[in-house]
Amino acid sequence: MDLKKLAQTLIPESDLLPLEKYEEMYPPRKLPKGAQVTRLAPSPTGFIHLGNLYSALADERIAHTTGGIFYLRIEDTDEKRRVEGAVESVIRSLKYFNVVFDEGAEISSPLNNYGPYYQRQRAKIYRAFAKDLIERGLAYPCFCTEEELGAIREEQTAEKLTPGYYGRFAKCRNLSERQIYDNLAAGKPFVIRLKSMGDSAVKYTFRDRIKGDITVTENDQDVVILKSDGIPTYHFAHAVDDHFMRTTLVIRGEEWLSSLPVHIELFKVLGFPMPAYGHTCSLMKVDGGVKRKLSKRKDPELSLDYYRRAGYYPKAVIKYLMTILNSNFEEWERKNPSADYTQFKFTIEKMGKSGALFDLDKLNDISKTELSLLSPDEMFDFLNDWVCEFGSSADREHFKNREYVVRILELIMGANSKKRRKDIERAEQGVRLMDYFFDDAFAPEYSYRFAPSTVKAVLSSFAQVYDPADDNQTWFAKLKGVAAACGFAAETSDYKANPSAYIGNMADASEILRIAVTGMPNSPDLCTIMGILGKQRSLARLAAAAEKV
RNA sequence: GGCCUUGUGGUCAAGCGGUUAAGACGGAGCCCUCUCAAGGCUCAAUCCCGGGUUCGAUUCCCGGCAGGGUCACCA
Repeated sequence: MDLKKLAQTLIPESDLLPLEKYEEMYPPRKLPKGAQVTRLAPSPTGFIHLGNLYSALADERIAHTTGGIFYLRIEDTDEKRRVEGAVESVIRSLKYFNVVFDEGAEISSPLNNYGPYYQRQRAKIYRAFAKDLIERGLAYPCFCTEEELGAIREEQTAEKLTPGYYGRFAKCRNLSERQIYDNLAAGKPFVIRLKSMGDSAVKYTFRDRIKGDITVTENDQDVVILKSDGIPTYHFAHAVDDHFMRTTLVIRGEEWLSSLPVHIELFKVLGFPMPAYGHTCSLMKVDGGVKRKLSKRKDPELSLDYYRRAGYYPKAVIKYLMTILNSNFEEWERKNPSADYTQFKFTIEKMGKSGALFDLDKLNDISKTELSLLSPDEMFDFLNDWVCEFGSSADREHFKNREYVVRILELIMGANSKKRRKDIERAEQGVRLMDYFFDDAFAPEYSYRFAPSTVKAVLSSFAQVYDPADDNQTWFAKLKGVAAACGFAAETSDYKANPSAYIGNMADASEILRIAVTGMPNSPDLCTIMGILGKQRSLARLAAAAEKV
């Protein structure tokens, strides 16, 4: 068979470059020793979730701690999946979490010498290499229809054989020259398949940088490398791109492990050296009592936008991810409390081998701690950003008074006391925590544990003695006086010694006042709250509460 | 189902032939305290099962079992 002619018929373009040209166009990168080139290669659906951030962070950390490059390549070979604005959305989402690219699609950088970074724009490169494989007898056209493929599959299932296009099932592999040209003349659509030389009985060990030594079986599948629209499949594009973009370390999900043999064979027939691989375990979640991997379709609540909307502090999300990515991160952090996470020596070898369950409690804890470290002014900026994007118009109105909000934050965060409070977990919840400081958002549902007459007595008596100029101790002493007059024990020891002699202790008396002022049984320091509200509004709330008892 | 892979408290996990089997989150309790938050202290809770190898296995080997992944002209 005249393979040269066949290749020319199948891939007739005249503007394909000679193969060596591509080596010249995309020379090996000049990087310091040990530098790793990693990449994120999403399909442009625009939807990225925590699991994507997780592996993107690993890529980014490894590239940037080794002095390498982290780039973005868009795998848009499947037209059906394309979503408008997806690429920008990916970049924006990741940037919010401080994961930034050095190079790639829609990234303006002088480093963009290995593009184009959209696979559809690289069609000629793939086709040039596919053509070469056909000429060398390592690839061939296949005219099988979906139905024929289905029939093969059924037969294989019935005989309990490995499904797929291989060996005696690879009908088109042995088509005569005549049959091929007849099919072509008849206008039958075709794909290009790899003519696999592998033997599925052969097994060997492959070193994965995360999983360690794994057993792989030689590929014997005649996989499709060029689809009927002339665009490559993932497998073929992966080999060509990661070679010419000079990727040194491919970090990808473990769902790719099973197609690794295909990739190994592809690199071999193309004559490309293989990059190192690290297959990450997926983030899991429990769903209906079953553990399963995070999915785009089923878990919209794990979308990165969800976390932005809920107002999670980006650094907290990153730190949480760091703790599961490299479990020694937390320990390192405790030893270096003032160091930034970027100073941590991230190592791929430390990455876990089994999938971690997503732990919201842990994220919340880290988030609270991170947030408690901010100054009230920084906290204001963080909350304000959230309010501007996701808050109500009332929230935005409240946040126009920066000075007032910062005073509230000083209290809520405990900025002026020796111990920081950790009340704010994320922006959305933090903003709601401050509602009672604004009259238009203050909608209390009073619920007291004491008789109306007692409540009224405490409230009105305290209103008479309240002076905003009092310091905390004086304020509390006055409350004690009022409480004692109403039948409460002014001293806890007295109450404990003889509980039946009193209607309650100071905690109970304070609660009456607290509910009246904040609408809630729990709050930070009441004296300060009243100070922030001011005398007039404080007294108005006491009066309103006494009224409604 | 075949193939690959994983299996230490509820969760994330150190440890990798001899340990009182770290730590963190969560849970329980105590202290502090005007409540809450924070903080301090204490407690409960783990080596999937069965065989080997060995003086000795959580650690090594084999077999089960359980979980996960994958078997497309999707990535």
